[in-house]
Amino acid sequence: MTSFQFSVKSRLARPSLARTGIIRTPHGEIKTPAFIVVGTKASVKAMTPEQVSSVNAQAVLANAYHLYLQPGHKLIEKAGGLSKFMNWPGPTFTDSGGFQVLSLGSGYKKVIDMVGGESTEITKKTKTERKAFVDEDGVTFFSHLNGSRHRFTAELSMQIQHAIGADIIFAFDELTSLADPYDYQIESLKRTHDWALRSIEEFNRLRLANPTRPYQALFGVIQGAQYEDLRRMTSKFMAGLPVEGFGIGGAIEKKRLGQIVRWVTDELPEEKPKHLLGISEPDDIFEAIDNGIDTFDCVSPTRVGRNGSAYTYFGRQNIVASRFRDDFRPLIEECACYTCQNYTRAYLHHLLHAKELLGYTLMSIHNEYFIIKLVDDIRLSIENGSFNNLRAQWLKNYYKDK
RNA sequence: GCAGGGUUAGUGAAGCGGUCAAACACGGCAGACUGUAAAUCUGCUGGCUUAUGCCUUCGUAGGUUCGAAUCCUACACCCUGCA
Repeated sequence: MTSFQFSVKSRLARPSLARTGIIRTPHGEIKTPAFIVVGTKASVKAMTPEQVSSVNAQAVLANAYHLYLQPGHKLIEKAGGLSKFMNWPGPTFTDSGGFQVLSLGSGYKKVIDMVGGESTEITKKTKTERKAFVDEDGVTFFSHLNGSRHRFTAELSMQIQHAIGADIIFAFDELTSLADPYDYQIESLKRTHDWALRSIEEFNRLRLANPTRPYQALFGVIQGAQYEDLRRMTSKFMAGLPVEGFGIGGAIEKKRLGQIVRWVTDELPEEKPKHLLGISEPDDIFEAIDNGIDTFDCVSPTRVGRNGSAYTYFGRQNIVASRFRDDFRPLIEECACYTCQNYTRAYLHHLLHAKELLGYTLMSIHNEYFIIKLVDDIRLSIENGSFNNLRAQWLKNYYKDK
């Protein structure tokens, strides 16, 4: 009965493409712009679903590759789908495994700067031995868990994501790195197009074969790295496909994030939702929303939190640093999150040094709350016309006094 | 009391005549982290106006040697066995 629907509620005057809206899914609504929390393995790391909810998260994004390996998509299907399995009643997304084509492939054991700093790749000192190999038809993965060999194709990614049963799923794509040459980007893009067509076909087949399943929406994925012609070309191509929304992915130069997003949103149909994959730095969020992005997801709040950094209005603060040892203030005085309401920097510093599990939880709660609150504030600001003010006020402080 | 083993940088622990300011681990300090191989990774970790340099270190005090954390002697403390 409930299917997928996206409606735009309000928008800013051009040239801004910022807008608010609502995505309706079988598991509930998402007010956009929205930050989607990442729960790769059907768990937002260190957080219970109640905590995820308390942080005002509207939806969770999991990963087809990880869940296929463990515990297996069939098991999740048997459990009644992702939402039920993980006890998250709200909307869910799954990524196709496309990211792992890079992270386990050419990017394996490398520090890949996904948003293009000065150096795009720094090879780690450990020996590199990739675990993913791309060809025209698909990707061969060697499990990071036990080395076993697996073959991903667009069809299998769809079967996995269909079984997992998230509300929004992504076509299988290849993520390239900024360091890949132009010729390779073209070659890869052809592959991603082919895989998108095959994803649609397989997805339609599965949908017809299982008419009683809750409705799932398929999003096409836009790649093209830092090249305007490629991003526009692939966007035009994807715009013509029968998909219900778009994921914008790939290595994106931070300096030109807004511009790159704009090339894409220029070419895509306005009435469909656009998800920017893997972005959550405050300045990037402003840029992206201004250029027409409706949803984001990112591992950063939880990962960075577990590793000791807290988001603040003055950038990320490394709470494990010795200067916080006897700092008895909350992470942010005015922050309404559970962590800031109840715990001090000194306590968090201690928990992180002692590797106490509670530390990871409290840091994750704060960081998720912080980023979600930012996007919520932006949503309000679009509705009441104060977007530019909010942005200016925010960015004035963020990279200062770090 | 006798016999044997031990004492190395914040901790644990390698080293057993020169290539030793001394492996490694932990800890400490700093940094990184953007569709999670990530409770991870990187760098530094005796001192010095940071250097293919100098100085002070390997229980304490002497000694052997061109040269000692490494060999010898004495002492101190610790452990094990026998009395």
